[in-house]
Amino acid sequence: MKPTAAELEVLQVLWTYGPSNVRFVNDKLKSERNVGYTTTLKVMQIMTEKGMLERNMNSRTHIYNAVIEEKETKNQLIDKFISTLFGGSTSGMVLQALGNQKCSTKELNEIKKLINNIENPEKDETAN
Amino acid sequence: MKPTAAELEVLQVLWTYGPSNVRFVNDKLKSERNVGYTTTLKVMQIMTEKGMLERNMNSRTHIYNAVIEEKETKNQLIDKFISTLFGGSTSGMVLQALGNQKCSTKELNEIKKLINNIENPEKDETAN
DNA sequence: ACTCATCTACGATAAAATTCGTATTCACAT
DNA sequence: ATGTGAATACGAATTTTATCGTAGATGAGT
Repeated sequence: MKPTAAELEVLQVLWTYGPSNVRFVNDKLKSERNVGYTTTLKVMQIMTEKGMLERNMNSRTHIYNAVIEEKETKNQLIDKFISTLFGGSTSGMVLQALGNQKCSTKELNEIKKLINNIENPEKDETAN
Repeated sequence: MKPTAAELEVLQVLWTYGPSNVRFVNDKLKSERNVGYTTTLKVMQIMTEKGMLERNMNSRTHIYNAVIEEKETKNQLIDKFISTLFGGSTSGMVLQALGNQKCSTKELNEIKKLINNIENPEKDETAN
C-alpha cells in the first residue's frame, strides 16, 4: 500500500480530524494549496476503490474514514525512505535529521529518554 | 529540485562511486532490479537537462557526475518528509523511526553522542 | 578497409497520477 | 411543486514518470 503525494494529503486530514466529508477535506487542503472540489472528490473515490478509505453513504453527504493505520503507514514510509536514501541505516538517517539542528532541547531529551528505554527496557519509566 | 524515484537511484550510484558512465550505473541498478540500458541512459540524459547531472563528453563514452550535493539533497528530502508526515516535528519522526527497533546499541550510542554534542558544543569530542 | 560491439540520439509508448468539466441527483426553503 | 445550492458520478484531458526499440555514429581489432 503506497499512497501517492495527493493521497497522503488526504490521509493526513483524516488522521488528524477523523471521519470527514469531501467538503471538509477539500477546505483543509485548500489552506495549503489551490485544489478543486471535484479533484479532491475524485482522489477520495479512488482511494476508496483501493481500500485506503471506507465511506459511509447513509446520508447524501458521504463520510470518509481512513482504513489504513497512521502509525503503520508512516512506519512503512520511513522504512522505505531509510532503505532508499540511507542504505537501511536508521541511525544514518537520524544523525542527518538531527544535524539539521531543528530540535529543541526538550525534544532532544525526549529522544534520549527513548534511547535509554530501548537500551534498558527493565528501567522503563514510562511504563507506569 | 525534486528527484524522482528513478533519479534518486542514479544519484545514489554517483554519490557512492563518483563520476561514472551509463554502463556502470546501469550495472549497479541491475543488481537491484531489472532495467534496460537505454532506460538508464534516458534517465541520465533527462537529469542532465534538468541540471542534476553534468557530463563530460570528451570521450565517446560520456562520464556523468552529480551536480547536486548528497548531503544537501538528502536534507531537503528529509525536511519535506518531516513536514508532510510529522507536521514539521523532527523529534516526532525520530521517535517513530527509533521505535521501529532496528538500531544496534552501537548506533544508539552514536545518536546519543550526537545529541550531547548538540547540547554541549564546547565539549565536542569529535572536533579533534 | 571491414566488421562488430558499444555508445548516443531520438522518438514513441505505456502506465500512473492529477486535475477538472459536465451531468445528474437530492434535500430543503419558499 | 418548484427552484436553488450542494453533493456525487462519470469520463476525459493533461502531466509526469518510466520504459525501451531502433537508427546512426564511433572506435577497436583484424
